[in-house]
Amino acid sequence: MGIDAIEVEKKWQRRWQHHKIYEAHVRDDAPKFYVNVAYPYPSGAMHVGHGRTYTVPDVIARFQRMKGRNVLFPMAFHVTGAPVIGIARRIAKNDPDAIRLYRDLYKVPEETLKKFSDPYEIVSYFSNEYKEVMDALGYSIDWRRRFTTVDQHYKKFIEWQFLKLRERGYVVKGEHPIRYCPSCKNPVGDHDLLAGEGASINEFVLLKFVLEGEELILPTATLRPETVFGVTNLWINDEASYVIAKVKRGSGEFERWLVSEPAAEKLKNQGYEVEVEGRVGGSDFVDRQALNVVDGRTVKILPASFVDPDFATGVVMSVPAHAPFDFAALRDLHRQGKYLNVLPIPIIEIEGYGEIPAETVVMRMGIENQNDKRLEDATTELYTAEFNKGRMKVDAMGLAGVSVKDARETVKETLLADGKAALMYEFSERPVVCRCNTPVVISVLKDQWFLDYSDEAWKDQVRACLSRMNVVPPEIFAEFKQVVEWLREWACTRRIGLGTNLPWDKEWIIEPLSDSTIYMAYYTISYKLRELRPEILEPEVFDYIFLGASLPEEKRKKLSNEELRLLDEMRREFLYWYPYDYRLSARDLVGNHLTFQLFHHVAIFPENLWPRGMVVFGMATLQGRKMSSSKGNVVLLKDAIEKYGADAVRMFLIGAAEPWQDFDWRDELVFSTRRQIERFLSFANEVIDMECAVDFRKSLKEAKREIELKSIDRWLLSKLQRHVKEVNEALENFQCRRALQHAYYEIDGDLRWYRKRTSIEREGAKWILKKLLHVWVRLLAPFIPHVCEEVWERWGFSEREGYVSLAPFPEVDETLVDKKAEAAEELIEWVCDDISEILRVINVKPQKIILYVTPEWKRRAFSKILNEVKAGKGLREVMPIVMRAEEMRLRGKEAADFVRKAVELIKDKGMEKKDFFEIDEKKLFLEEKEFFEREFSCEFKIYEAEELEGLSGDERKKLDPQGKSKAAMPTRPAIFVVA
RNA sequence: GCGGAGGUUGCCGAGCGGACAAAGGCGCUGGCUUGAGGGGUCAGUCCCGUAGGGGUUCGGGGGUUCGAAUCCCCCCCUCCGCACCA
Repeated sequence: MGIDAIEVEKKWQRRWQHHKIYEAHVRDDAPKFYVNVAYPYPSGAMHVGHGRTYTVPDVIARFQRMKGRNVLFPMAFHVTGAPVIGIARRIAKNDPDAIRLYRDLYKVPEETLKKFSDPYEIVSYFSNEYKEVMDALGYSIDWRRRFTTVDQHYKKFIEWQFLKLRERGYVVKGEHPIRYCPSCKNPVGDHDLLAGEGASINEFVLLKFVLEGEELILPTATLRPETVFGVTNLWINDEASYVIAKVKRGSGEFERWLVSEPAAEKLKNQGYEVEVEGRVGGSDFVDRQALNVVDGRTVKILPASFVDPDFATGVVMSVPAHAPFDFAALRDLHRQGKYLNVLPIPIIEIEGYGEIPAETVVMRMGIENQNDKRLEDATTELYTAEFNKGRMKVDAMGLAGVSVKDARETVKETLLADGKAALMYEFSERPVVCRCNTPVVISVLKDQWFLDYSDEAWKDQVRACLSRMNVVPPEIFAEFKQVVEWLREWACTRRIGLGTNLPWDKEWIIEPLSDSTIYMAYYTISYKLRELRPEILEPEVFDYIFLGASLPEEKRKKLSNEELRLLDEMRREFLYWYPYDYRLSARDLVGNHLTFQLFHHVAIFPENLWPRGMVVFGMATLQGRKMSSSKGNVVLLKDAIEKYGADAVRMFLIGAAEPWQDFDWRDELVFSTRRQIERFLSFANEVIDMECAVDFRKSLKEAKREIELKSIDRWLLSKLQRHVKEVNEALENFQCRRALQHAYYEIDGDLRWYRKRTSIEREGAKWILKKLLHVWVRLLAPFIPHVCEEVWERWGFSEREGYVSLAPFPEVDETLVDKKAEAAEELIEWVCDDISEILRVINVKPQKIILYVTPEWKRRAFSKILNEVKAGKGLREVMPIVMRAEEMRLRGKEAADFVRKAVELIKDKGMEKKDFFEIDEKKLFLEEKEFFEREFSCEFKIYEAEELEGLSGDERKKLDPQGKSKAAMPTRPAIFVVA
């Protein structure tokens, strides 16, 4: 094929398209099969990692189609979201990285690139490229259903979806802290960061201590509000500057707060109204008293250098019994002889940490003072330990004996409700810097809309749905369950990005993961929906199509008969295809998309339309390194196709690993895959050109009357049936690699053995090979459809029977299964192996090889032994049973040795686990004498051990000079090599 | 930290309680094939062995079992999620 490969592939793609064979129509004469895969975000070129994601469903779709199912395999493009806007902006600014990526790697023509300052141009260009590449790979997609997520019709559908969710009470309003770049005026995701990618946002509780004698609140920030009962003093950095500010939150009253300067700024970002009154020094407050509003005690404000004014509020409450930092700082003061009357107040009990846990940890670690770096570790250790195992020792709020975990929640909620506390957010680590080099802040979005995935009733439905689904691979099931438990409120609206506006609050755009949850339903109607004007697509229209609600009379009046007819058709089509059978997506989407879509399905559709199955993909690496477009470490699919041809790319992608496993793209392996395809093609051509008088479609029985068929012939067909069975089973379970292993490599291996064993010039062999090829080409069609169509055509089937892509997939033909032929073949193989090993060890060129077939008495004993072993008996039990026989006892030790060896042999070859066939070994070896002689290039003699027994010593010596015949076993002749 | 997956012979990667020195591929070695612009084919590729045998292996350590790469426990290491992002 070589150079012509691409042309051949193009030819078939054109023909498939011309005959529209992949367009899926509602049909009542065949069971439907609906497989779909997460649609791509076309912001760049397709690489081979994407290739696998879409090749797997294509192989499955092709297989199911050949199995006679009516298959729907659609595709669309996800263009909602913000990334493409950033890309457009960077290209507009001539950002060198962006230009390099798009011009040099993705090879976007200069003219087109100029238009890329418009994000729509980018997605439109790459959606077209995606389609071209998918076509070039021969995907059997019904392209009529293609859409993008910013089409007017689709937006109407999304509006409907959100109105439904809101009706069900799943869309709620709230506040949400996000990372925000003040310079870009945008929320920033992980990939937008220069530093601080691992930083998470921690929620601090601000406890409102009140400065004695003044209406001034000291908001101490803590992650551990439950320790407020153990406060002995407050800390303030006496060298830092603070501000006094009027602070207000929402509809509350203004309060006067003392916070560090940076903190005032942060509070502003986080939705507080802040009016700074004036600056003060931290030292101004040292030694003053503050009221703990929780327990009414008054504590002193002390100076501490570890207090970072740039972290949280810059005011800290001190719990020396449970906070290593506080303990160390207090100890520093004590060492100076100061504040000796301030002593730790333990309020949490925890085994193994003594009366004052912070002291225990600080002493054990040998921490020197409050600036000791190891205090971080000490804190982590103690916080974790107390959180997991600690119990409260205070009586207030009914906390006595309550776990720290629960107490924290209680205290926080109670104090927030009483107005004695407030919330503030801080990064878990710093610095966090935007790609534009500006420090990132935390911003609290008000009036943010959330999907309330924490709703228990909703979760219950998802759990129910999940428990009935086929999840591939099954191991991933646990992960899904976990995700359902984890999921909380999901902020489902954005300020920027492409997408659909929230129908009842147009300021917001629906977030891209949220608008991609039930579009699998949309595929079923997309091509018909397009015939309607978008403006008539009000919610009741979708209620009608998807939920079967009746159409309100006034709406009905506004529609033409044609439009009403279309609505009916869509309703019918939706019900025909839904629920979908399988959805495929990448593993990293388990934590969001794949689970979200379950939530949305159960929220909107009735139970009988809930998803039935999911398949989760592994990732792709390139020569062992993670594939990444931005790092240039990718192989573009279009390049790969050009280089190796679509079939080779497909076959490699499928054979490299099972779908859910990670796979590695390696050029040399793809190349060798191409050679394998060529080998298949030349074999096919060879077989097609063979002249055989007997029609290969005749049954074995019929054929036997006309041509001679050997055991090896029946063996080949029998093995083929096993592979057919494997392929069918594997593909039903998405084990594409296993399927290909049998569909190609195992059959190929059998053919090698077959060619070695027999001449294919024989009439019987030709018949057998034609019969095999007729199955083989169909078995391979889902994997390498182009080559298979080519073979099918060359053989003349295309004209008579149409495309191989639509031919019936091979099923097991039980009449061709011949276990005895398989057993005989196995025996021959063992003999060859044994001879080879002997030859290798003694390293001589053989003149003659003699095989001694086991004597009758061994054969009789062997089948008895085999039965006993099959019944689970061990040597100890078998021995007496077998030795009971007269002929055995007469032979004494020789017989006993034989029993022992036989048991070993049986276990060694696993004979007790399969059907065993007694084979007339002498007859078999005589038949195959020529083969042995050819194989080992020397003369072969075959004797039955019994023949020797009657002979005189001399004659016997002649035939068996070394007495090897004694070693003969059933299934294992003794061998003597004459050098 | 939490949760998930995994560590197999030079490499990739099967196997997941007996047929395992362990499929297949790649790489390497050798034979055959006049075969040339990443060639075809056969064989070998843990160690020892002049007779089909034996020895040591499947991240480390311990255990269960007649028997473990496969089951259990502990440890070490790697990868992937943890959200506002496709």
